[in-house]
Amino acid sequence: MTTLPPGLADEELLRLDQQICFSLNAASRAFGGVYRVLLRDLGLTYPQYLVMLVLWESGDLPVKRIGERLRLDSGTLSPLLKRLESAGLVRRERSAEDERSVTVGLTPEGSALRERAGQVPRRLLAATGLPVEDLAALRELLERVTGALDSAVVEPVP
Amino acid sequence: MTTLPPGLADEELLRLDQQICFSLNAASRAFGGVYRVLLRDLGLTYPQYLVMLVLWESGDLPVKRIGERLRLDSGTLSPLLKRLESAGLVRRERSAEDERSVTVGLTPEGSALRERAGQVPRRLLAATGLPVEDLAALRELLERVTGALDSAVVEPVP
DNA sequence: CGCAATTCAATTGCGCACAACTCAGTGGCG
DNA sequence: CGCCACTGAGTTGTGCGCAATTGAATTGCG
Repeated sequence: MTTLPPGLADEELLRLDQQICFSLNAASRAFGGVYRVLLRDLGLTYPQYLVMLVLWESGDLPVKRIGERLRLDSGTLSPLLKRLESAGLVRRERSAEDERSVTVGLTPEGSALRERAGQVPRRLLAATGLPVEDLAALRELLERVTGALDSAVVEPVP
Repeated sequence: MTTLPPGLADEELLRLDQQICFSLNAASRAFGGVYRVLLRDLGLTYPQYLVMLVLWESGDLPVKRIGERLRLDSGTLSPLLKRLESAGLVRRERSAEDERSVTVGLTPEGSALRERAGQVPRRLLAATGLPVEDLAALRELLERVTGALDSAVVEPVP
């Protein structure tokens, strides 16, 4: 249980809350917009790109593992993977050992796309306009806040 | 135009990109999850809460102004405002001076909801588990990166 | 004045996020 | 062995975000 910092007026707290949620929302969508442009000619959306990153790094994976890495459930992944499959980038096969599990793997086209996608990170980092140290600090703050939010026990406002 | 920092291997840049986009995505959804719980009993989603915040602060506003504040277009706001209207929280009326414009205002129920929503910021800040200075730093980084991303000229990867 | 360009809201279509549910396959336990 | 709880993927329904388009109202310019 986290205690609140004393000495700040309610008004200031309210403002900070609004600023945090506004700015996080805005940043998230600004990133999305840049990724959308970067990925346009690759035929990938941003979430699809995240899935491809995981597959490029780790090879064949069951849907379950992909979901764990990206914090996505089957309700999001199932249709997304079907789109990647019909785009010819990905294979999906029932596992032989466990027929409940579906293994996702790259097609040759999916693997080949990695070359072109190699340009993406460099361009994205350049577009942020921040030095690498600041980006590292940002990442560190985001991870801390995410961990805290995930473990926080939150009650609905009555 | 921002130059890339020298002395970092491509591999490290790639990793940082992945870490940044992973962690921003995760943070955004972690916030969303906490807000979802906090707002459940108020009958508001997180974007609806943002709209209500704007109205609570500024009173009646045309759709256009709300969109400017929240960086949302009519494609998002129109259905959202209709849901707030059918929930009885908001009025929508064509402006008399300019018949193209629709002015959005609070109903008595919408205004009354502000009382209960007053608990939200406090609880959210507590759930982040970060001291206020860190949150301010986070906000500052997010705003800088958003500004840079918005003004960046980005070309699709060929 | 009259026509063209612009503005504002709404609508349509697509993809993602999440909750709730279904259904088949698996594994444990009596 | 047979039953039952659990697991993994998929489906459905709701809401958001964005691009593209529509249609009405307004503005500007010749």
